[in-house]
Amino acid sequence: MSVRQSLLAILAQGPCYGYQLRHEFDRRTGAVWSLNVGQIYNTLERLERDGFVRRGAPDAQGHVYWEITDEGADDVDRWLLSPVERGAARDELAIKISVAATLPGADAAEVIARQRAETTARLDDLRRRRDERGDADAEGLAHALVMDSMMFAADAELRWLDHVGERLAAHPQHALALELTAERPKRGRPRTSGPALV
Amino acid sequence: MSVRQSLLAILAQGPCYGYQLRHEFDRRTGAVWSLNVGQIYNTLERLERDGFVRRGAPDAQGHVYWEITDEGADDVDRWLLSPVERGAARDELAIKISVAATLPGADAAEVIARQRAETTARLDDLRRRRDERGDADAEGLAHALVMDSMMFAADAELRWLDHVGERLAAHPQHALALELTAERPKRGRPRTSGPALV
DNA sequence: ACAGCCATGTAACTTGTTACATGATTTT
DNA sequence: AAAATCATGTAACAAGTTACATGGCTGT
Repeated sequence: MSVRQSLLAILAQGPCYGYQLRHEFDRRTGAVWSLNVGQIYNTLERLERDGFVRRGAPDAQGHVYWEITDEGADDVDRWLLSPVERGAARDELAIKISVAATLPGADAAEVIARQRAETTARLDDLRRRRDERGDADAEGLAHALVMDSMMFAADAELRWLDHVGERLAAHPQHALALELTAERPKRGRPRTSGPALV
Repeated sequence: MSVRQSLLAILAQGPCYGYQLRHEFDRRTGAVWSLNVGQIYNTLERLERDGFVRRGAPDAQGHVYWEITDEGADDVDRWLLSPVERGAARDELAIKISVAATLPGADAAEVIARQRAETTARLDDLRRRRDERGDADAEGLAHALVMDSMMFAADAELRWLDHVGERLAAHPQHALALELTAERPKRGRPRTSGPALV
C-alpha cells in the first residue's frame, strides 16, 4: 500500500499529472526505490475506481492532471494518523532462518553466515551512499532519513543473526530439527484405497 | 516469495499433503503468521505449473501428496545459499515518515509520536508472548527466534523514530517541506490548448 | 538526423489473501 | 445430534512489477 498511499498523500497537496507524481515520489523518498512510470498510471486508475481521485482538466501542455476527492483526503488523514502495522506482514528473513533452522537437511549456520556477510556489506554501502549524498537540502535530508532507516534495520538484523547463531551453536546438533512426520493427525477421509487407475 | 519458498523447502524434506504443509509451516515459524489453508493449494498449483513440484500417489486415507522435482530441489538450494535482499522491497514506514516529513500540510511530529507509541506497545507485547511460550522444545525455540527478530526490528524502529524526531526538531519550521511545483519540467506535449468540451 | 528524455497509457503477470463450497471424520 | 476439526479445492481480488507501444519535445 505504500506506493498507493504515498501518491494519494502527494495529491492531497494539490493536483499533479502522472509523470510529475513519479518525480515527487522520488524526491520525497530519496530516489532510493525506482518507481516504474507505468505503475503510477495503474495506481491512479485504481484510485479513481475507488473514488479517491478524479481526472481534472488538462493544462495548456496537455498534461492530465489528477485531483484528490474528499473521500481520498479522508483516507490520507486516516493513513497519517494511524500507525503502520509492523509484524502483520511476514518477515522473509525471519521465516527463512527459522525454516532453515528447523529443516534437518539444511545448514542453518551457513545460511546465517552468508546473510551476515551480505548485510555487513550492505551496511557499508548504505553509509557510503548517505555520506556521498549529504543532507544539505530537503531532498538530501529525505534521502538521509531513508538511508538511516535502512542502516538501523541492517544493524538490528546483524545483531539478530548473531543472536540466532549463538543459540543454535549452544544447542546440541540439530536440536531444532523438526521431522516431517513427527505427529501427523490421525484423521483422514477415506476416498480411494486402491491405486488411482488400474 | 516467503510462503512459496518455505513450502518448497519443506517439501524438499519429503512429500507432504496440503493440510500437512500448513501444519509444518506453522511449527517452523512459531505459528506467528496464520496461513490461510487456501493459499497452500494455490501455491502448490503454481509450483506445479512452474515444474517445481508434482502430484504423487494418494495414500490410504486419500491424502493428496506432493513431491518436489529436481528443479524444485535446485531452487531450494539456491534459496538457502543466497541472502535475502533487504532494501529491495520498499519499507512502508520509511516511506510514510519520509513523505509525511516533506509534505508541508502534514504534522510529521505527530505521525512519529503515534508510531512510537504503537511500536513501544508492540515491543512489550512481543516480549510477553516470547516469555509466555518459552523455548523448551524445538517449536518453542522457533517461536522465540521469530519473536526475537521482531523485537530487534521494533527496537531499531524506535531508535530510528527518535533519530528522525531529533533531526526534524533541530531544523527550522518546515525546512524539509517540499512544494509541489518547485521545479516542474518545462517540456510538454501540446495536444489541446482549449477546454476539453466547449 | 538522431539520441534521449517527457508523457501517457496498456497488457500481462506475480505473490499474497480471503471467502466460500463441499464433504468426511472426530469429539462432545 | 451438533460442533469442531480435517481436507481439498475454487474464484475473485489486491498491490506491485515489468515490458511494451506510442508520440512529442529538446539538445547536439
